[in-house]
Amino acid sequence: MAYNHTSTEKKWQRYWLENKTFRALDPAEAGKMPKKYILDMFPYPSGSGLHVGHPEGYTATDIVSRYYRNKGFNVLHTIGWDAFGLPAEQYAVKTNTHPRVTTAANITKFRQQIRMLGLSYDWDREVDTTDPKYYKWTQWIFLQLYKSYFDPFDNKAKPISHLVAELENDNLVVAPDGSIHINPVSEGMQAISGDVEAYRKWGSYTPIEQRGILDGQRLAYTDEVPVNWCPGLGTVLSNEEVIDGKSEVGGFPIERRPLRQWMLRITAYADRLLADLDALNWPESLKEMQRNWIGRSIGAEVDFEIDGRDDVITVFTTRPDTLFGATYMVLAPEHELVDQITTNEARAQIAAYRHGSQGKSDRERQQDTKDKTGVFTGAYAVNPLNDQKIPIWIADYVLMGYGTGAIMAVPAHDERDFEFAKKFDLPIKHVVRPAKGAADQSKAFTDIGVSINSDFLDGLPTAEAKERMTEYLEEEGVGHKSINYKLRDWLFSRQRYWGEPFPIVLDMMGNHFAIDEAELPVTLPEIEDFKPTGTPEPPLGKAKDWIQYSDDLRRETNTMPQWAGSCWYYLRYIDPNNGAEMVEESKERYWMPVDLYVGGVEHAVLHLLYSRFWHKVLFDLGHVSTAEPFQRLVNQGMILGETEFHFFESSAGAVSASEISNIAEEVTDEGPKLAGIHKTTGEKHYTTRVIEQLVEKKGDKYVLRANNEVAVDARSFKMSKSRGNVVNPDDIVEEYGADCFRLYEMYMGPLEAQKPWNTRDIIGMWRFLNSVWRNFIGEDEARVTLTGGHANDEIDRMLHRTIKKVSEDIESLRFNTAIAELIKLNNEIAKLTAVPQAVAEVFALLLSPFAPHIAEELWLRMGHTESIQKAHWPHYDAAKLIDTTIELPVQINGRLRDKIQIIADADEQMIFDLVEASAKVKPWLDGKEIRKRVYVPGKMVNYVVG
RNA sequence: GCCCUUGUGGCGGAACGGCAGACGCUACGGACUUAAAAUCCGUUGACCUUUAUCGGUCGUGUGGGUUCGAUUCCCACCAAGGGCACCA
Repeated sequence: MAYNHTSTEKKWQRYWLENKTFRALDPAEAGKMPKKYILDMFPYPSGSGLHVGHPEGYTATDIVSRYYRNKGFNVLHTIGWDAFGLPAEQYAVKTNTHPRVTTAANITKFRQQIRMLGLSYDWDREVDTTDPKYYKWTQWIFLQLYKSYFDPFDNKAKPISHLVAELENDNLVVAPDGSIHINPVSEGMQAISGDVEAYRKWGSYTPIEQRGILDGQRLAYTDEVPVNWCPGLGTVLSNEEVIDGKSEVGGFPIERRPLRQWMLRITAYADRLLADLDALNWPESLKEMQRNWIGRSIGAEVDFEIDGRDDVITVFTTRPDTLFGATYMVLAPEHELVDQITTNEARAQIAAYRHGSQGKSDRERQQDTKDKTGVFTGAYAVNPLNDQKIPIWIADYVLMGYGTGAIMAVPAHDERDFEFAKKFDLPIKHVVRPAKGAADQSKAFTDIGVSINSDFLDGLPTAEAKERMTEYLEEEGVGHKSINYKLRDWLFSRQRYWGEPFPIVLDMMGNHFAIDEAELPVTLPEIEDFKPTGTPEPPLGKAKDWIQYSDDLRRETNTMPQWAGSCWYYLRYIDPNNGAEMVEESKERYWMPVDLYVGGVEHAVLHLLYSRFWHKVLFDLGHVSTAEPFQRLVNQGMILGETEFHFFESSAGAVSASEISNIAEEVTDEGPKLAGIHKTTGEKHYTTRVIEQLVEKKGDKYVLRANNEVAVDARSFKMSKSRGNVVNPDDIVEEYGADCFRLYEMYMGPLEAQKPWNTRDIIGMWRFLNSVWRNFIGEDEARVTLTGGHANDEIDRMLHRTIKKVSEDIESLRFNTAIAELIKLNNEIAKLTAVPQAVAEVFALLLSPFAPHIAEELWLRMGHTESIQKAHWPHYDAAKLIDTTIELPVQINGRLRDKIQIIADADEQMIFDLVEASAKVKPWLDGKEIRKRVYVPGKMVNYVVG
């Protein structure tokens, strides 16, 4: 009987489920077994189900998990659902279905699809972020953040009760702005300038002031921040969800408006998030993305006095060495001093400009970066170095959220300042020259060089000049060294229904209080109507009874963003049913950190940064034992749609792709299309797709078969519904089986590489599996009896080489080459008239991580009664890897001229003698002088002649 | 603009200082078959030479360099993909 994938796969999937074959053992049960924690990125169960990209990473981790189980490891490998989120809620609004209903249906579909792939998850550990038993602990973690502050002296989070104690015993004092400092008296310090008395002891503040001071220190705090408010959707949106001032979904207008929001103080961890990246085994590119996102820059803050006023404007600069070149100053339009310094003459213009920028989103303000705008305030600042007066402007190009919201403009050495100065005819003063050659005066010189026109800095290279200037500023008391980050605190609240409620209540004054941990979870109220209210009041506001917590306390009605649940799910997998703790300590210590984490690169700076942040807070507070959650992380490459061929067309007919520049995808009425600009006419051209058969390769490009003059654009696109190139895994599994699908996905190329799907290629893996079946079972089960005894030497050597290669390849995630090796071995076995049982068993084991269903079936028919997953991974015998004779390539001047057969342990002289006796080599040596003989043991021989 | 990644046959890819193209697909030829499917065998980078073999030349995006030897290491450039983008 030929191999029937459908019945075999169903049978084993049922067996695994019923027997809990992949159950991970708790540490007490595991004894001395070493552990591996192998993690897949948390899927969002969307309505459209799995696409072929999901199983790529899942199959990779599944192979690794199965391999380590066979190697005797206790493996934790499971799955769960990141099930809160906007798509389900949008659908709920549209159809008036409860999001819980659609979410449950989606999870059922995902679970069924994932089981169909034969993935070796421990299904007893499945979690769902929308389950109150799960989000109880999401809320609990939020409370830990709420009840903690960041101690900058120890560089870690501590309970806020510790801060209170330090304030109460006057080790710490509070400045008028609410900032907290070491008591200068207890430190034995005198104030350098200013008054020590400005710092006040804790006891001198009123209880209301004390509350404000503490709330200002929490890791979870509220703040009034300008957000993208979308009245049409009734929610705030992130910058990513806003395109050209309109919502990405529905195209509703966006307003900037300040709203009270929950924020998480991730910026306190910027340094540690940055520093700890170094030790992680992650792709360098991903680490780089996180570094860029954190955006640490070192510079100085410099105080400029305002001419004729008692105020100071502090600017941040990364180039203190260019301070002598500052010819004007720019404040962000919303800077607090603008109103006070603006002169009467300038007032109307300033007001108009500020009004204009207020309505714009951050994105809009950053759109036209070339065309600078701004207005002069009429006021002047004084350069602290030389008392020179420079005009103060306001302009959109300075952002309130970065640095101090004010800059000193050095047009000679900053591109933005240069453009601005050119436009408004402001002076440009050169204070740095290139180390070599002359500067191009038509643009800003932004590189490092040597200081000029800068008094005491003259002649110093930029690095030294920066240091010298910073020292000088500190000596003079007009500035100091400063570090800034691009990273902003995490805006943590959403005006949505389908998210975790905050475990927070508010009094009439708007003061917030933590709900007692014993009262968790705070469950979502049932509400009938999911439509937006049209005001910033979240949908939870409609649950009137739920809101009223007590006579004078009402509940927080915002919900948490989708990222909350996925920040810590890997901890819950360890102890998923624990009702008393987030995770039990001994289990956490046993399993953490995650040994291998595989997922797409799209989570590089959101999920992966957020969860590192939460993990570090939990670490500081003693709830987890490692500083980092994910030791080794690998990004699977995206699987693209099948390669498409397009040529460009104008009214005049086909146009060669080589004539077109700026080729990019464009969304048209007929769906996404490629468009480009004709290099000479400038006319816009759209593409027409052609099938592969109408195209041929000519030189290094494709052309139309019918007209070789027309070059064709060949590329693969991201799979998308609108493009219609999505491949559904269900179809592939039905036709070829899960084993075949898994093999194909792994055989496409390296895991990390981006690669195009090609349905035509699947047949190769299909043939391979059928050949395996024929080799061990036979077309009519004729070969079901395997022979005893040993394999011949050649097969035996090959077998051991394959064990070595497959083992090493799995450990380094090179599945494509491991499969190639299995195919080679199978091709050799196919030539045998009788297959020894020993060979067959090893082959089945080597195949089992990749194609587990067929491997189980083979294993069973070879006479085993237990799952192949319980068997031991084969060892290879190093002695069997060594050939007695080897073939040695012989090169003359680096070119291959002959190959010689020789015993493996031949010495150099024997080899040279043999080479020089070779008839093929002789003509290349005749009449030439042998200058050098190179022998690389076991590899090759090279003669240098001349 | 800045940062990162990737360029190897008709296609996916392998080799990552030592025989370029493993393995799979496609295509072509052959065997089996009444026929088809399936299966099996062979050929499949380009060019030159040859009846064929044998043999030779070129060839890993382009141009340089290091080396006995470079797809691999270094420099510059080009192209594609991704990220960031007025971050002072």
